[in-house]
Amino acid sequence: MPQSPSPGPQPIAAALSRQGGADPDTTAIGSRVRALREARGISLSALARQAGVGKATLSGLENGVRNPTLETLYAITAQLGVPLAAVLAEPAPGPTTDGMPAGPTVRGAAVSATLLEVFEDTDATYELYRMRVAPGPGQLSPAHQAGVTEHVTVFAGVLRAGPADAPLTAPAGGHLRWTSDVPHVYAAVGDDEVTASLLLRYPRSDEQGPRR
Amino acid sequence: MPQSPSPGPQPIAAALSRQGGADPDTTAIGSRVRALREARGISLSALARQAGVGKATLSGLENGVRNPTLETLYAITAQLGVPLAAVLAEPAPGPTTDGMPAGPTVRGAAVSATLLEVFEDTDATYELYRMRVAPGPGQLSPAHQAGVTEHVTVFAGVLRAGPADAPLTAPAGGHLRWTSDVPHVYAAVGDDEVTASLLLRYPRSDEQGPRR
DNA sequence: CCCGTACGTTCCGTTTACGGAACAGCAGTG
DNA sequence: CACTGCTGTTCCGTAAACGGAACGTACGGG
Repeated sequence: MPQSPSPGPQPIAAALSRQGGADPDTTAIGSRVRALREARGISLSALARQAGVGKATLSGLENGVRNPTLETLYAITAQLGVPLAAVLAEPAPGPTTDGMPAGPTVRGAAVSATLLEVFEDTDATYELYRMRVAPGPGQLSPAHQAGVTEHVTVFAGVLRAGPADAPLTAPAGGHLRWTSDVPHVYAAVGDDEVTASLLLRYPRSDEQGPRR
Repeated sequence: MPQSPSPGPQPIAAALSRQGGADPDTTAIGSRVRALREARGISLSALARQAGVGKATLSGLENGVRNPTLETLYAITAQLGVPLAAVLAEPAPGPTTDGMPAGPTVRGAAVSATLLEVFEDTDATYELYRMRVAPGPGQLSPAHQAGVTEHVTVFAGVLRAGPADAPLTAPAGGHLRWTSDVPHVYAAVGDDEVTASLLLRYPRSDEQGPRR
């Protein structure tokens, strides 16, 4: 997952899914832009010129003292060659962990989720599944090896899934992501079956530091 | 044009997400916001109030006559419960559909395929999208760089997709895979919209030369 | 009928993000 | 030692995004 190079004390995901409070964390965005720029060895002036924005604008943006316009931010990310979402702190789901009465996840009960493997990468870096979760008590999955990330994209129904002690909820269209090194659960919320896509991502054997 | 040291070989992501010199297409963003809002049955006034923005702001945003501030856009998407990227997601790649019946420009543009990026790996080894393909003539996507593999898992409808000269067909539940180094197409078979999951798998960057 | 309430759009004064220019700091060169 | 060229920041007038209020419209009840 995209860890921000910024000193951001807490996951932006959390900040983003919170709505009461407030800011889209412009300072973190600025830091990300600056990191991207410096990673390419481009000067602020040069980037500003290439992107067609003022140096003042870019400077202010990188320092988080401005609340950039979408147009401005796009011009810069486009010039950097990254999608807009890359600097927005690709967030977790909008839907949150709270709410949702903690349903009694009966384990060992009738298997209510069907997993269909559709592809396994030759590198074994990821596996793609198509998942169906029937209404009912839900299902518990044991911990995987460290470093494994699960991505679920919900297509129909409402899915409650994630770490057993803090599951997340996503409606159709939502996306959930967690590291699966702890026991985790899947359950359909409501009476409708859930269909979803499940991507398991394994760490590469040679994976450690960021490469340059 | 004074090129910077890097001609733009970086993030492979951008290839698909969008290029061109165009703008971030505020009208499309507005349409997406409006669609999300109407899907929830919330009125413009109500959403504006809940999100703490002016009705004028939201109205202007939905109609694409304003260039929203990040803060504003965040307040709205947060209230809608979707990540920022959900409304920024650029609809399908470049060369647009052939004669898609533009329709009488009702609000909510007529797009034939909607691609929603749900996650991008920091390694840029894969990108996960949620895809919707509307019935109609379909859509052509240009070739990507060599070594890119596309996986599509169909959840609803019947999808015809693959290399432009030899597309494949998959019903709901099916899975398609091809290397996307040639132009390829997406089209819904029949009258029903197709929903699917799209996984783009990129070769590891060390397979294709220096990153700068 | 007429009022109340809701809708979305438009008007308008205020706030603020914008780019150009001017600024200070640093490195290499004649 | 200026001089040039670059870095990133700050100043400032202008353009535009902002929220609140007023507008026109549509529906339902008294």
